[in-house]
Amino acid sequence: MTTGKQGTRPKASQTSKRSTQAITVNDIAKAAGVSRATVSLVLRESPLVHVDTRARVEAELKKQGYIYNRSAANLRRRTSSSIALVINDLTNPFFAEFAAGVDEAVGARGYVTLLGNTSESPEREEAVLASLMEHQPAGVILSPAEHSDGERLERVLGQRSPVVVFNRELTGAHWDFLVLDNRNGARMATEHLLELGHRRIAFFGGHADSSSCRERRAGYADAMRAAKIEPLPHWFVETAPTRLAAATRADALFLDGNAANVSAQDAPTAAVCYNDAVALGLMLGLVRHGRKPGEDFAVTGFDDIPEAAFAAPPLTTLAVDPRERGRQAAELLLQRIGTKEGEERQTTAPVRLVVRGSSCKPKGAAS
Amino acid sequence: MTTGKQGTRPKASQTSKRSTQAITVNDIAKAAGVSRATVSLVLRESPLVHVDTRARVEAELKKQGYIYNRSAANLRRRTSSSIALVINDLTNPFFAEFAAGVDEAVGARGYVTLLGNTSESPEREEAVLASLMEHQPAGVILSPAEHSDGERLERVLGQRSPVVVFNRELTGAHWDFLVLDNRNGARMATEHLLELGHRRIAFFGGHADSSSCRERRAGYADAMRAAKIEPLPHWFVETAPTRLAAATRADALFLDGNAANVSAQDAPTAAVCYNDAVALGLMLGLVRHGRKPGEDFAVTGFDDIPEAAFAAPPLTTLAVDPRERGRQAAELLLQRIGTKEGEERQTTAPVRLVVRGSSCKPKGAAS
DNA sequence: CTGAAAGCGCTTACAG
DNA sequence: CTGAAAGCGCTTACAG
Repeated sequence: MTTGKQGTRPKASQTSKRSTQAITVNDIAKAAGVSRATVSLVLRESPLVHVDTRARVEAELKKQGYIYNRSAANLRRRTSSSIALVINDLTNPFFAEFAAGVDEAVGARGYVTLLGNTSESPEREEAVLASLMEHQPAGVILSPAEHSDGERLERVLGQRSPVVVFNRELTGAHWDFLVLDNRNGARMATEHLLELGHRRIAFFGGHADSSSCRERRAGYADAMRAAKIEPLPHWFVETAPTRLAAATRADALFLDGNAANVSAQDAPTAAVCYNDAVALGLMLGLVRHGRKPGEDFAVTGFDDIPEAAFAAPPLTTLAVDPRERGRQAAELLLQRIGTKEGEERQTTAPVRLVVRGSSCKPKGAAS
Repeated sequence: MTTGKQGTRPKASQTSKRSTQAITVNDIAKAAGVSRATVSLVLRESPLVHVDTRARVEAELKKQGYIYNRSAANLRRRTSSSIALVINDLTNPFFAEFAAGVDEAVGARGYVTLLGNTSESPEREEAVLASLMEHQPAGVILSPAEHSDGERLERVLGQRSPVVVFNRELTGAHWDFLVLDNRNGARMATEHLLELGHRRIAFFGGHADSSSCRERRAGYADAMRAAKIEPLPHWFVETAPTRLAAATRADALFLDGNAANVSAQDAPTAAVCYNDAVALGLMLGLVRHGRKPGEDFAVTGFDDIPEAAFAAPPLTTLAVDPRERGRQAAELLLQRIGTKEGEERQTTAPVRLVVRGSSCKPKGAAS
């Protein structure tokens, strides 16, 4: 075996030389006294090779610590054994759970996950996708950053790979879409508060221009309309979808357009919140304003993040099971990889109302 | 260009055919009227090619939507542009932040992250690593599952790849190791409580056989020894490192070996907790037992998870900046990939005490 | 400055 | 059942 001299200058490159010369099928073939073809057949568990030969080869594989070069095999076979997973915010437990679910499901089917985190930046998103595509993934699971441009992304991906988009609508692109049942979820939360006796229910938090916030507001509106209640303008409060933003905006629920306190009969007694982070923030804000969430003001969230159950009071919310969503996204993608072509599909994942202490009856309601 | 017929049966395999025929350097070369070599030089931004030729080739690349096949290039050049990241629990925000930091840093250097999540299972860990190694990563960052077997893992990895181990010691393996300064952190927390006037300080939570718990206990012991205080046996309480486990074990602090209540002068007035999850759980448990954390019992945590600042009372803890640790692990690995060989190194990352409301003075102490 | 040729590690008809 | 040969998409000395 000739070892090529290293004639290249160590120019600054983004890639690295592999450690030492790796063991190849050639080495195994020579040592076992067979051809490379035979070794390959053994590796791929073909029944064509004689049991003794197989044993000899396998012994040699073990002995030399052979590591299969799946990239080379993929190149030759024109296949891929990876999927690209691009996440807008891996730091958010919701998406981390989702990622774990994806990795679990694709791993079980023999694929490896190529990870990219975009930190909600559309620019990084494009760069990350372009970089991942060069590694020839069999498909892509994309949880888009806010304000992503679907058309540009479609150009980056070259519509060669199957793609499943998760969670946020991506206008301009024509890909499969897995989304939570935001509308029904918010409707259920609102109905729950109505059944407890609330009439003045606010919708608190989120950016109204995001697709998920729009859907949740629509579900809230569905329930209010069915109850023949016309929401007042100041019952809608927009915030960044974070705890901190929500905490500082709590007072907006009790102020009218002129920043004057609203009368007691106009002040909401409950709020359907955009998500759990916002709901937890609102509860903090309420406490600062002398109101007790779960006693004199009812709150619901969305997501059922781990903290929801441990909050004081525990948060009534909608469980979405992000890990299962990850598995589901993986299944949808693998299915699409298997069949190719066909219309793009939208899949709506169910959510489940979890009632806890934060959704109290209105003060003075009959029990 | 001849298109090979697809003569293969669609046998159930773990890999998938790529969508359609991809555009290759060959296609570009033909269309631009140059050789493949020239296209390759353009792609690699060689100064050797004439500016006009370059322009022609680049126009063609854009036009056909060429996607570089980095796997093929890596095969030919015997390089790698991926690193494997194996995480014991991606669902834990601490590790999710770490993963985001790794991805950010390796991405900035032109590498892609191959992700594997082991869910704390040593079996999955071996399987995941074996699978990732077949994709020829330039190196591995491993946050080991509990009870991992370093020697077995070393065999799986074939000591070809550089490895950086994070967070948990891996006995039997000879790899670089990045670890938090657990001992100093716990010492600082303990000293802080001592300065507030506490004398009877417990160490609460964690499995004493884990390396991080051992180190934290040692730091606690350092501070107590320096203060000439001999901890009582029931001041050590072991729990699983979760909130729930901690909440249910809170009473153990106030019971002696015979499960009888300890006398008031033996009961601890403060606890250094193994981590934040445990500290938050303990606070819940204390409330149930009629004690008010942050008023008549002081608590400290470890990690500074996002909830710590929002707890009631806010949790005094040690900030470890997991995202920065991720970047650091990536830098260590890339450095090792660059230099090869040499002794294994241990790097200890600093931690920072963050004082919040949960660490109160002991009841009745002079202010 | 450009092209022809060899080769990275694998797989796969095709002969024997 | 096994081996020789071609080729996946790239890169890289080596000639010209």
